[in-house]
Amino acid sequence: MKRFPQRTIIRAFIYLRALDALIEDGRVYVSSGELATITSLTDVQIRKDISAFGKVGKPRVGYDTRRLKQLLEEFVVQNVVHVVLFGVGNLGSAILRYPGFQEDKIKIVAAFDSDPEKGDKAINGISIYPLDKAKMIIQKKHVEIGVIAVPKQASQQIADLLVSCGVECVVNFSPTNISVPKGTFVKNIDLAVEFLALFCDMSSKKAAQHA
Amino acid sequence: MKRFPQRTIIRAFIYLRALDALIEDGRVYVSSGELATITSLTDVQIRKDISAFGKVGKPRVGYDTRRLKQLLEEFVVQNVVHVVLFGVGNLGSAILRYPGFQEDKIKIVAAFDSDPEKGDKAINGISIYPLDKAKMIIQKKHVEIGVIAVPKQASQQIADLLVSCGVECVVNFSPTNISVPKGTFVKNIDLAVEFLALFCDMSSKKAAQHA
DNA sequence: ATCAAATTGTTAAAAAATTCACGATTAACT
DNA sequence: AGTTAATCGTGAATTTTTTAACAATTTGAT
Repeated sequence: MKRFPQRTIIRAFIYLRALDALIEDGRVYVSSGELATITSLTDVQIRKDISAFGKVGKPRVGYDTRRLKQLLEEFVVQNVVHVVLFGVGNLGSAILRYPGFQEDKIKIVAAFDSDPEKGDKAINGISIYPLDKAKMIIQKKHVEIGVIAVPKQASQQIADLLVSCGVECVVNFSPTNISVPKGTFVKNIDLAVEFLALFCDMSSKKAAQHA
Repeated sequence: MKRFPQRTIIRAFIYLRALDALIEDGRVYVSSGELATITSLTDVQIRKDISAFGKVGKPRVGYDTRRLKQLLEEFVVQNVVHVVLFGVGNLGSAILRYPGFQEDKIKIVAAFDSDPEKGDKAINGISIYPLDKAKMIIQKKHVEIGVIAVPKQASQQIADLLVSCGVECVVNFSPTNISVPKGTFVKNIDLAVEFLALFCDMSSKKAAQHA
C-alpha cells in the first residue's frame, strides 16, 4: 500500500468532515479556497494534500464533493474500526453518546466499568459489562482500539489488560502517562494539555504577527 | 520573549505531566531514558527539547525532577489560563469535572447552557448560567479560551458569540468545522477524527516495521 | 588516582512538512 | 473565436522537525 505523509492523512479526516457537511447542504463542487476557509488551513496545503491521492479537481470549478469524499475514503478509511471503552463515568458516557461515532466508520462494540451498578445497562445501544468479562469479550470480537476513560489511578491497570488481550492501539484520556510495550501505540488526550498547548501556540503566533 | 519550536512546547506539557507523577512518587532524579519510556518518546528528543530551555541535567544522574518542572513552567505556563465553557451536556459535565483542571494552571470561570433547567446550578464549584448572560460575564472576567461542547447545530453560533466577546482562542469539541475571522485560533478536537487518525498512524507504522 | 559506565548537551545531517511560484486547464463572457 | 478570470497541480525553495554522532561531564568502583 502506498504511503502518504502522516499529516496529510490526519488532515484527510478533517476534509472528510467538511465534505460531509457540504454534501448534506447539497453542494456539488467546492474549491480549495473555500475548504481553506472552512478548515482554517491554507488553499495550497489543501491542494497539495489532495494531489497526493490523485487528480480529481477541475480547474475553474473545484472539487466534486462526492468524488473527493470517495477518493479520500478509499485511501484512508478502508474498514470499520472496532473500539472498546473502559470507564463509563462522565467522560465515558459522553464518548458513548458522541454523535460522530454513530455514523459510519467507528463502532464501539462494548463498554466496561468496575461499578457493578452500571453492568447490564446500555447507553446508545452499547452494552456495559463488568470489568471481569472484558478479557473474554475482547478476545471474541475483533477489537482494534481500546479507550481508557477511568480515573487515573486505574489507567495503567487497564492498559495492561488491553495489552494482554492483544489490543495494539490505545487512546488514553486519563491525565497520566501509561507504559506499554513496544509495538503498542498510545494516543494521549489530556484536555488540560490541549488547552495549554493551544494557548501557548496562540501566544507565540500572536508574537510572530507583531514581529 | 524567546520563541521555542512549537512541537517542543507541546511536548513540554507532556514532560510536566510525567514530572508531576514522579515528584508525587518522591523521585528526585530522572534520566532522559526513563522519561522516554514513560512518555513513549525517544531519549534524544527529550534531551533536545529540554536543552532548548536551559542546562539543568547532570551527566550520569539525570534531571532533578523539581528543578526541571520549575524550568519548564517558567517558559511555558507563566499564567493561569481562564476558560469559559458552553454546553453542559455529557461532554461539558465531563470537562467541568476533569481532574487536570482542578489543580494549577487552568481555571474554568463560568459555564453556560441554553437549557434553563441547568441555570443557577454548579458543578465542581463552577456556576452554570443561561446563555444570555454570557456576553456580560465574559466581558467582566478576563477570558482567554472558550470551549464549545454544544450540539453541532449550535456550534457556529457560539463561536460567533465568543468572537464578539473578544475571545481569541476556541476549543471546539463539536464534530463540525467552525468559521472564525483571522486572528482567532481554533483547536478542533473531534473524537472520531482522533480515533481514525490513531488507527491509520498505527497501520502505517506497522507497515514500516515489516518493510 | 585512575578507569569504566552512564548520561547530558550540542553540532551536523537527514527527513518531513510547508510555502512559494507559476504553468496548465477550464468555464464564462463578449 | 478569443479573452479573461478562476482554479488546479506541481516542482523547487524554504522552514521545521527529527535523528544521528559524538564530545564533555560526572559518579562509582577498583
